[in-house]
Amino acid sequence: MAARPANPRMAADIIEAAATLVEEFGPEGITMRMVAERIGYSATTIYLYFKNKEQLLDETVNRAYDWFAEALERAQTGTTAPERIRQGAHAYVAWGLANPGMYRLMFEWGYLGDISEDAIFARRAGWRRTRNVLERGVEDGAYRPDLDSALAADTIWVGVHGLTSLAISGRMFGNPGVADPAVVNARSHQLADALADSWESAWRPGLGAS
Amino acid sequence: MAARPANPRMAADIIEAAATLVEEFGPEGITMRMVAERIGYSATTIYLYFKNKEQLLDETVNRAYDWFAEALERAQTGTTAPERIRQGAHAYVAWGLANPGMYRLMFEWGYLGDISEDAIFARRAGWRRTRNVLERGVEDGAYRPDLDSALAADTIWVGVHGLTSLAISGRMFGNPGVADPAVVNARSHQLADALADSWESAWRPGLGAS
DNA sequence: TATCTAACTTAACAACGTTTACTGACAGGC
DNA sequence: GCCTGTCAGTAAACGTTGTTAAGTTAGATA
Repeated sequence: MAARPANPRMAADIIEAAATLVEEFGPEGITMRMVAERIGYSATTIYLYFKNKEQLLDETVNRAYDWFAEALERAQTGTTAPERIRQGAHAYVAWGLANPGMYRLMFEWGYLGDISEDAIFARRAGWRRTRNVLERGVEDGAYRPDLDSALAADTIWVGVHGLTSLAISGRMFGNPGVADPAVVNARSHQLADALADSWESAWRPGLGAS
Repeated sequence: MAARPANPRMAADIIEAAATLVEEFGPEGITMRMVAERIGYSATTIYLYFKNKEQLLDETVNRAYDWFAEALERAQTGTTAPERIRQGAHAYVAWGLANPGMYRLMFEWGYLGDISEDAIFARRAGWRRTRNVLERGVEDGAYRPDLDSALAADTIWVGVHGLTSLAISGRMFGNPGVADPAVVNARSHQLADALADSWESAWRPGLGAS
């Protein structure tokens, strides 16, 4: 019935369909047949472009990491380190709340497959940026000179991930399920500020170590 | 082949089997047939005691919440509020790292089903205890008098959950997969202390609001 | 002894990820 | 202008999943 490169961007289209469906039905709701139907092919066709479902989702996640990193970069327009840290934290949570299905696939979905070293490196781009911002903050005197930038970057990541993860899961606001998005958003914003406050207090210069 | 209450504790046994298998194979690895085989019955028997897989896992999670709450309670032996907060944070992370499969099922597995109000209340026992400790800390002068205990309890939860979640996922230590448990443990401990430090700095009295 | 019922199983369903075997349509060589 | 190979895609099937429907069997009751 078919022949010759009907669509040279086939792999990209499959990934795009997968990304859309992950967002619509969550990581647990996506099936190969659904992805196939969305691009107008049969399920077996996907296997011509991807080894299996795991690899398809891995590559979908890789692309999502790029979007995510771009969103974080765009948000950090401030001139001081504490300003940029705050902007990054807010942008992180905002992206997660806007893309909960993809966020869960990226950060909570089982253990990692055999992804490449390059992919690992790419996925840590945000962390490296955070660390750089922190080091510039130390140089500028905004943070304590003895601040461990790797530990601090991990602390920030832990905080924003915890907030995003709990907000998405709907477990944080007293009631199960996803509460009113406006409430979730307001509370998440408040919490992100509380986290930023506590970091700044702990890392302010002149207070002595730890 | 069988007849009359062969086992009056059937439901409890099924839950126990499910809990063991969740820990061994993770939330995504457990199947009804596996649970059935473990208790020596056929898969359909489970449906005599539970409506479906979701309800079985819900009740399994309910029991796990009790264990979890007990572990947190046992750990908080200190006399001052900051001490108890620190102990609670460490116990939280330690429990998650010791029971990663169950932890993921409890806090990251899809959205919540239609669990009862009682179950919701029970699942928030740890949060309430944290809030009480914080309020006692305010009364004792260990924390700022204007500390918002609900916000602070959420902040703590967000921190320890983020740490536990990322540590379990194996995404935090540069390499994918679950790294050397000793490394994960040491880094998690260090991070838990960093979190506690930042909270205490931000909530110390006499520094002015936020 | 006959009947009822609780407790459990076997067989089957649709849907899942995945594999195998197939079907066309085009390209190049003769 | 035809043969042949290969590429792109599909249909059918496999084993496994959660779940349901239809038995089956052992003990209690009449």
